[in-house]
Amino acid sequence: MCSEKVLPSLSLRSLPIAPSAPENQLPGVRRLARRELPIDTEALARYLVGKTLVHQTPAGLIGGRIVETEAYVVGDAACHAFRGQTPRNRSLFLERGHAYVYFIYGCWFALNVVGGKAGIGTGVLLRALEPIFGIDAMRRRRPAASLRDLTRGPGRLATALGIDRHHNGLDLCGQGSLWLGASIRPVGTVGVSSRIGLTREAERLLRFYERDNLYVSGPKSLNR
DNA sequence: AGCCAGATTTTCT
DNA sequence: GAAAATCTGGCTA
Repeated sequence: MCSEKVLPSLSLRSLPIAPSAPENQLPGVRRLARRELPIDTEALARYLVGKTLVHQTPAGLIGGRIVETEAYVVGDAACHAFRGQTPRNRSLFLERGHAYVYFIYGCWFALNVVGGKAGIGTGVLLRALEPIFGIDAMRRRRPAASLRDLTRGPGRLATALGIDRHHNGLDLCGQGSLWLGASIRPVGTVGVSSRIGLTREAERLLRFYERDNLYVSGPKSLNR
């Protein structure tokens, strides 16, 4: 079922950050600067595990710890940029730290952090969060989901945070309403596996996750 | 707990 | 016209 159709009134948009934004009430969450992001996309995917994703919405601050990512790299047939630039994937060719949001399976949005230098076309899919901020607001967007399933999977993550095509191309390292934050707690062991849901280049080990974290998606066999 | 079918629409061939 | 970086509910391989 498409949550867009079920809950059209809950499709909230971003708002600009006010000077007294609630992020000031979260001293542990510092915005990441672009220079902190590894230029290599595989390194970026590993680096982002344990970092924070935050979205300031009219319903409040929503976000959590990134616990699962996948890298889509240069020369990778599974990467949306593999066959060159098109209207759909053009934001993948921005400088690293921007958002690439795409619509998939007729139902869902998925959020990527663009990797590499401008013009290259690589990214990191954010596959799962550990919910930390705004859990009530997430539940309102996904009323049928258990806490564990609120943000476990790329489509669920985007829905729970209110991310859609309006966020495509935004700078996640700027002063906007959607941003990457530093770790709020040390990251555990980072596991590596093949990526999920692919037909092409399915064997490459480009998925990264925090081991033993309850909020990681995928079959048990991939999460050892 | 695990597997399967159906939903739904954009995008490119 | 087919495939797609998925999710949900229902059924039991």
